[in-house]
Amino acid sequence: MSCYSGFDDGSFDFNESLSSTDSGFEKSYETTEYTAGYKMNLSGSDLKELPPVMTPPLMPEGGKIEFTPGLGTSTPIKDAPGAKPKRKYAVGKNRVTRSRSPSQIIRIKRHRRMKANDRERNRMHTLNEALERLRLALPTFPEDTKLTKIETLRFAHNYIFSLEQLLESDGTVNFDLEKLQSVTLSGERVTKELFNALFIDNLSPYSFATATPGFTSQDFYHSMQHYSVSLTTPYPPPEPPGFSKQNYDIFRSAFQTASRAGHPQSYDYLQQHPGYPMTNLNGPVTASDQGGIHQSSSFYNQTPPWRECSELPIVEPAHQFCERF
DNA sequence: TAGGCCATCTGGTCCT
DNA sequence: AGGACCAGATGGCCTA
Repeated sequence: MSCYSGFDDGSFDFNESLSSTDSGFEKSYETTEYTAGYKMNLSGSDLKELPPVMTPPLMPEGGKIEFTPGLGTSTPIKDAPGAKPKRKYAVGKNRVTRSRSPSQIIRIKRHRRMKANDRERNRMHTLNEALERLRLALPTFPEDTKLTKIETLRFAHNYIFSLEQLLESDGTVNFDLEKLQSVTLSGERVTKELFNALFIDNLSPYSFATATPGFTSQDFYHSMQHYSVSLTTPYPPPEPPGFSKQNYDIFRSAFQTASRAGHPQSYDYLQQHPGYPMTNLNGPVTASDQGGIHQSSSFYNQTPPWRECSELPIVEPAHQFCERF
């Protein structure tokens, strides 16, 4: 990793050498409050009342900078006590343009790059802090599970959507947060239809699969991996921590739908032999198997794509689907 | 050891 | 000119 501090010998005085508009006053995360206050309601002599701020190096040599809000800043204080008096620059006709040596130009560019890096770092810290607040506001199963960034955003969406549906419901909803998380981690975007299939249709064997026709055998495989359940586990499987038989049933029905689409003979066999290990039928899917199935399946991507169920083809209602079997 | 996740750096673009 | 935002590149850490 590149590190500017390794190049800067500190011999260059930017206050002297940079243009008057380049104050060298860098806004960092640690100084956000400072600068925010400056912008909002502080001016002139008010700034002098602000407490002194520590000034650690922009980037420790060969290592990451610790994100410790409130502990200090990489920003030199403008008009700090004991600072050199400002140089007065000539303006207009009296202004004499100085030519800068190549080494000065390099140093100026390096300084600007350092400032830009600092701002970018702080920007990302702010973004991550907001994401962390969102993460803390969401329930997880088990409780100490830490969702990734993308999972946090997806689960937040599904969670909010589900709460809206709960508010609109007449009290017949069998809401299950664990199940919602399971579905989210498999890459599903919860829609009204899926919400109904999951929590209102009382777990009709095919309701989930019908509401999520894009949920493939590969996705099932991935979802099962999420819960460390062997795909060769006899049906019904034992209940490992974090994975209920209820969820197994949900995913199995989805698998059956996928099998029906891509492997009709396997599907028929599975119908006749409900305890048969599914991987013996399907296994890892080859390219030739993928006709009509997601090309960007989560089987090939650790993080499944965020599927918009509304974009999937409309299928027959669950009860009609069930009647055919 | 490969792959996922993450933080950081970097240069480009747009806006003020 | 400088800051905000963005996306690509890179390297570290962790886990299966």
